[in-house]
Amino acid sequence: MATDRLSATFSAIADPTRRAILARLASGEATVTELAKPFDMTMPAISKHLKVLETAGLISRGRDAQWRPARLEADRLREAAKWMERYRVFWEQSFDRLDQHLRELQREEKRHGRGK
Amino acid sequence: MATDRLSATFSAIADPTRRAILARLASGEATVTELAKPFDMTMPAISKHLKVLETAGLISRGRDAQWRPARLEADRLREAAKWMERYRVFWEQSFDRLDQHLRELQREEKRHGRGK
DNA sequence: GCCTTACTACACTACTTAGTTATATAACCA
DNA sequence: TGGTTATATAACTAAGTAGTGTAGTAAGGC
Repeated sequence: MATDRLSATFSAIADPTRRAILARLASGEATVTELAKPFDMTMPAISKHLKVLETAGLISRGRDAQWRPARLEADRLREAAKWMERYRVFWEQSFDRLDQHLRELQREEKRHGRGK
Repeated sequence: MATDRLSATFSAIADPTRRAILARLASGEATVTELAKPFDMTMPAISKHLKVLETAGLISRGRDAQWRPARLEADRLREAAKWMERYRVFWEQSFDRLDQHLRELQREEKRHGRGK
């Protein structure tokens, strides 16, 4: 595992199971059993995924009798989003180009009329 | 490698070398040799990283004589950023809480005066 | 045609990862 | 105490990843 925080964050959310777990936690705390339910996977597998998320700082764990509820921790996601922000200008640029391209097509359409 | 696009994107940017490559490409096209320069790594290693980025759709490659310039493609980053947006409310929430906490501390300070 | 430059593919190694089953711990419940 | 529920750990396997060195391809310069 890479040692820097950004790498840990991105590699944690690079797994669809873990992203689904985070999505579930977005609507509140959940126990391991609850989190495991939607998946065709054994409990230890889920336990491991939670460990990865916890190590990456994306969740924290509580203790309530024999339950160990997991809670979303958004701070590392904020850092990751901040990294991505630097590239926003590039994808908005592409949108502008696409937009412009579509406008041009429309203009052409108009110029040529429906005579095709 | 996971098969879905989001996983491919996140796992591609989960590596510091690859993130550095993207950062370099943000200031324009570059050849493999140029991209390799800052790293203590052989050319094949860089070539592989570029392959990963290309497969993930984060860059595209051109051809200029014996050079294969790489160019940033931001669309998958946009998708990834869109996924993260769902969690924005959580990290802003934490900020609000911190903010509120600090306000409360200030109020306390005022109430007690500088008699500490 | 031959050398050089730029890059890629191949074969290999060391390490990591995602899952499994089986076992252990921990807390409640009677 | 002994049983049940919830979760974690250990040991293992299969597959993926990041790097290496070596060799191959592709294009321009002479």
